[in-house]
Amino acid sequence: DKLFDFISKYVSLTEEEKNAILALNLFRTVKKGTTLLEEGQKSKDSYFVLQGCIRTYYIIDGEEKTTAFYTEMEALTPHCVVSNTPSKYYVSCVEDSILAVSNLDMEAEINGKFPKFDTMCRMLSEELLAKERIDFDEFKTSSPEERYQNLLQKRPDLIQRVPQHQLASFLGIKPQSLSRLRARVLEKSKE
Amino acid sequence: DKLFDFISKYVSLTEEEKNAILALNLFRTVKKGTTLLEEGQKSKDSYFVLQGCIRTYYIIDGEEKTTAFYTEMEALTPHCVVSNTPSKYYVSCVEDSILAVSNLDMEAEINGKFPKFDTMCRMLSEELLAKERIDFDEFKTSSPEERYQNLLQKRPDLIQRVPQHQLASFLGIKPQSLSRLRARVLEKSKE
DNA sequence: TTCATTTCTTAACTTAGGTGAACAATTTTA
DNA sequence: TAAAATTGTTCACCTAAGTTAAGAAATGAA
Repeated sequence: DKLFDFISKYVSLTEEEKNAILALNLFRTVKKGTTLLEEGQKSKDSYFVLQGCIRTYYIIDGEEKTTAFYTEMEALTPHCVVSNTPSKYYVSCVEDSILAVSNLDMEAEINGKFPKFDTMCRMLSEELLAKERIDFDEFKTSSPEERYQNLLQKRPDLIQRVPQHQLASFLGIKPQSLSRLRARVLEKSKE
Repeated sequence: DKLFDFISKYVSLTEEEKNAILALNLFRTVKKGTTLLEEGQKSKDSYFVLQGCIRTYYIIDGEEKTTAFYTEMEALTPHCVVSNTPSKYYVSCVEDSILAVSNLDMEAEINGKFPKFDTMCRMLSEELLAKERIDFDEFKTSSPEERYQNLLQKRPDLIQRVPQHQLASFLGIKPQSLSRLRARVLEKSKE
């Protein structure tokens, strides 16, 4: 199972531990467009994407601003779960998806029983934090066009599977600018 | 001591545990301008700022691009420590500083002896990750001027203690643009 | 104190993203 | 299938950041 493949990168589990996880009944299938978390809500749920794609977005001056996508083998623990404050953003499904949804209380229980999980979660979030900082750095040090070219290299799938206007705000620009930028890039590649 | 104040936000330590930490002899005073980590290096050191300020920067096309500052009570575990790959960026001291410098091997030893530290590090990095994502989102969804105004609100000290050209790349723009932007903002506030 | 270096500002010009609007294409819904 | 809503593109104009260059101010070293 994909979840265990992922976990095995960090710690090795005994059968007992695997069964404890399966007993939690984490798996959910969710339809495209489903809102998993709304602004203002205080949820305790974290998401691990087994298949499909979810995104985080804000509504600023009535406009949706998509800031992140999570696809296969990626995890999202919303800020509100960690800080126990109302969420600043929405989380919703970009595609029909299969998710492992874990609850903070569940996690606390499992972590209490199996200290190994604390270790795994520590390693995972340290790694994700370091990676997030690098991604942020790359964003800061490049232009919208460079960001787009980067995305073409690193996550070409995203450009296909996600609506352009969501991609635009993900790249920090407006949909019209992304259209223009794409036309410009295409023109250059013809030469 | 400041370090223990910080730790106590996450877990409570026994005297034994505190002594184990003190025995590690973590504290370093470092002069302004000191380079703590160079591009290409494979370090295992993490930094916790007790006093002063450190920054991460890249050299891209011969130009320094500062992407982050860490001040009092903030922690930096460089990417290379987590991934065991050569560092993509430099870390250096913006001011004379007092740091707690911990080594990955040390951490592993302490974490083995006191599982509580795993829990603490997990909580800390989960919190930092969630916060980093929010910061990144804010960056994406705002203009350079809005970012500057935001910084004025949230970290007014930084604007004072850090060179303008480092602040500029931190805000994702060129030093000249920051100068102009500041003049514009000042002009507006006069009206 | 002086010289050199680094840092900051200003200005003129270029470039590319933002804005508002119109329209086409696609998808959803009735 | 038709109507409505969403999504994507193009255009003209506006605005602000990038670029290049010059000079002033502050800092550091000899």
